[in-house]
Amino acid sequence: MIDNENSECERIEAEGGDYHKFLTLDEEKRGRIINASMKEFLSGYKKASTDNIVREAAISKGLLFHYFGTKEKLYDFMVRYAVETMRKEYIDLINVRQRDIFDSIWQTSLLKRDLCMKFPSVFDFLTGAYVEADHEINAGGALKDLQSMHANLVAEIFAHADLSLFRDGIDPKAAIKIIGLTFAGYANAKIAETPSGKTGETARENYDIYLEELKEILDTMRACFYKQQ
Amino acid sequence: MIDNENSECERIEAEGGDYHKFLTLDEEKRGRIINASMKEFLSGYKKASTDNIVREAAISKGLLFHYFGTKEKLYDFMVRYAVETMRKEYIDLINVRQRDIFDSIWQTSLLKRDLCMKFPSVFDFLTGAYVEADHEINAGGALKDLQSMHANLVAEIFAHADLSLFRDGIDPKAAIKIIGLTFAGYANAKIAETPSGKTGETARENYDIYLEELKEILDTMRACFYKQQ
Amino acid sequence: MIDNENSECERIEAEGGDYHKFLTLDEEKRGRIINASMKEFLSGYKKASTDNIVREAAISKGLLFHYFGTKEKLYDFMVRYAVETMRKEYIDLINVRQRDIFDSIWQTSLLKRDLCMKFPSVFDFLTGAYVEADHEINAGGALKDLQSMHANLVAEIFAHADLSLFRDGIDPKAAIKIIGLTFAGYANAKIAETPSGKTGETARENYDIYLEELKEILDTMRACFYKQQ
Amino acid sequence: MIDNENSECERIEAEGGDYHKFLTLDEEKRGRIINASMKEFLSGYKKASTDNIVREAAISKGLLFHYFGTKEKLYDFMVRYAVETMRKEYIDLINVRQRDIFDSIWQTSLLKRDLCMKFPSVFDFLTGAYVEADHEINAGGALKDLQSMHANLVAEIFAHADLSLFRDGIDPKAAIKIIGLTFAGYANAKIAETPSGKTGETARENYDIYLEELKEILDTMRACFYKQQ
DNA sequence: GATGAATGAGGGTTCATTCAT
DNA sequence: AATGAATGAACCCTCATTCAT
Repeated sequence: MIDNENSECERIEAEGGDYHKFLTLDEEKRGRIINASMKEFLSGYKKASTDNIVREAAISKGLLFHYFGTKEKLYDFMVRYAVETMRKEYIDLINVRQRDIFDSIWQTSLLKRDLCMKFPSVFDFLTGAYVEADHEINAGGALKDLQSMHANLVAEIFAHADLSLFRDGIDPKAAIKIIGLTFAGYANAKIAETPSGKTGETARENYDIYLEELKEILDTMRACFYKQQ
Repeated sequence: MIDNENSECERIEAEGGDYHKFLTLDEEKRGRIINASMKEFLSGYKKASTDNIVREAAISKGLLFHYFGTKEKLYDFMVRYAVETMRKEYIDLINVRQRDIFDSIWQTSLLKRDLCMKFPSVFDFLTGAYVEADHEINAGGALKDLQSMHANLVAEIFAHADLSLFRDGIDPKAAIKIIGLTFAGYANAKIAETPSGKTGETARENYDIYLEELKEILDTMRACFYKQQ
Repeated sequence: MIDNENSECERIEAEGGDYHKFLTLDEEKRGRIINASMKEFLSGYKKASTDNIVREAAISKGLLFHYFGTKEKLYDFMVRYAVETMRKEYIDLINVRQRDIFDSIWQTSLLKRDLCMKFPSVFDFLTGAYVEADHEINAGGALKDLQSMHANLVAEIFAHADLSLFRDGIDPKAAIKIIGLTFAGYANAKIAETPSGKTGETARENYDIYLEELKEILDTMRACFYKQQ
Repeated sequence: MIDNENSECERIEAEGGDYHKFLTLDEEKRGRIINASMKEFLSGYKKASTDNIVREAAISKGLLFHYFGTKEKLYDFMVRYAVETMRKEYIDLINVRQRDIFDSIWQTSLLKRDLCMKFPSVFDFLTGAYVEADHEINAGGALKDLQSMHANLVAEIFAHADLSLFRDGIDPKAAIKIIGLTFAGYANAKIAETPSGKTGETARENYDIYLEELKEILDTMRACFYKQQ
């Protein structure tokens, strides 16, 4: 992991934008700018004000544009950065080789909780980016990359699933589809009802309540779809 | 149903805003303003321009503000109007007294298709309103009302469901929860992948493909959750 | 001359820009905006500040852009306006049917003096527009129109000239070319040495000194090129 | 001519600016900065960007301001430098002791062609400096110096002219004035119609066409003003 | 000397909102 | 009721200039 940071730069730069100046900045200031930008963009691309960002990050207006050129490129960078964080801190950590897909779901949920605790704004920001109404803004392929990474992940988990666990008389492929939809629905419901921005202990508690609820659902589904032992 | 129109006014006015002037407008002009506003707000609250709205509706700038006071109240009205349309054209038409919840789901899907065909922008607009990043804008409780109407609807459907149809060894309440999540997830997935704005025959065909897919899922679930006949 | 004003609108609008809103403005405010703009653009397109223009014209920033859309279109309008003024107040007034081209030159010089006295900024502004370094700005063909109007004028004057006045042994066509160049050079020299912005009596005096000098040159040239009577 | 370079420094420094640091720079880098600046200032003082200059010259932003202090002083230096080049490469080379002023004009035209071929940007830059709309910028007296050098030159040429060549009945002083104006007008017309920036063979050809045209005019004028041989 | 990150006033432009008519 | 000219604060962005290294 020596070149951890460098490899991140490469990935973020890969597809076009030139964020070199910014990426070689000292970490503290870079962090301030990233946090300020993510926070401001939570309210939508159009409504976000670069004035607010520079005020929050305590830098001059000119500097922000020295690094990013335009508001749009700043947003583009933030999306790439968030996607890259998701990959390193979530996607890459998942063990896809488990026989019980409910175990897989449980594990990913724990990792997702850890991610949200560690980088709360990253997750909220990406959620916002997905629904960003200003479609011209989503140009950069980073979001699509994340979606396909996620799709691959799901496919791999399902590929490693032990289908013999499923109850006789149930088509495992159909069942898996349903299971996928169920947890997608669950995640959406949770995102919709969660007031973002909670941090610290409160967030942790919220999350653990959610995980308890999830555990029950998983158990129920095991009962529905799996053979009785 | 003589007072159809008046009752609508009452509901829309109920919670605060004073849209009396607008609601007593002649229907043709009112329709022009509503359509223009919905269309423009599809691109997001902030990005929507009152200039575009008045141009599309062929009214003067002053008149729009004469009716609604501020852009925010205009948006608020549009949300209420769309919610009210959903209620009248969708929620109220659902027959909750069916024994098989998969039949209920099927029926609601057909009604939803009809709604989308009849008022395409209403549905797209509401979808946008849900994810509107500008949380200060969602103040009006209309969206919450719609959510609770929807929750009540689901509760009623489930209350009328014949639990004896469920397979032994499955907790029907847990199963119902899962079923709800599954179709929520399915709906979300479809919304995400549907390019809005399609109208006419194409839209109809898209919808029918979707319904066919849904039918398969329903059948699979019946196999999973219900007793073999 | 009843439709004097309307025909002006048509000409200025003809080639593209939509300046209708501005042209139907009451004359007093329109004049303020035109004067302020011309004055500010004297220092060059790039250096001119719309802030200064609106301050000088005593209107709001928004109103200027309500009328003209962009700074570039404002400049374009001013060029058209100045060209149109030149046409109406100078080109159209010249009597091209004179036998002695030195009389023609004298007459045009008198008319030019009157123009400069009446619209001092118009002339200075156009001079600046000719040399405007920012070539992308000169897009509108108005300046070219003026040049070709001027060229036509010169051609007509020369066409009506009585060539039999020229001394034997001089090619009248070559002589006419030289005469044209001489007065072009003279005009340029005068423009270069004149501090613009002078108004009132001083300007008048400057002009009359210039005319006296011109008269001498004309007499000399008559002696050079014409037969002795 | 050993102190060629030093004397140049003195002249450029004479009237105020302190360009010592820059003038003692190694020639290669100095050349890069001069060329980059001239090129950029061709588009006008205001539009020229110091960013472009340092990029083209491959030096840092700080260094440019280390040498020149402000953009305005940089421009001032460039004017002085261009004027000095004109003097050394044009004014000083002219032989004023010729009897036929048309020969003098011909000779200066040849020299001017050589200058333009050798330092194309110097000539274009000075032309631009003359018409620079931003009058505050022309403060430095260098341009005036050039003008007076030119005036002296013309005076000397005319002083050496053999007035007995002129036709009887023509006042030679008046004729000379006219001749001066004619070629001033001709030069201006040519500058206006020449698209600058042409280099190499094309420029050479353009020039030679121009010289041919000039020769004809000279012959005509000889016929007009001189005695028949 | 040499660098380029950093500054911030100023630039052109937008747009919800007001108001005289 | 109906108009649309008028407003001005806020927006994104530029760029000559400074300064710590």
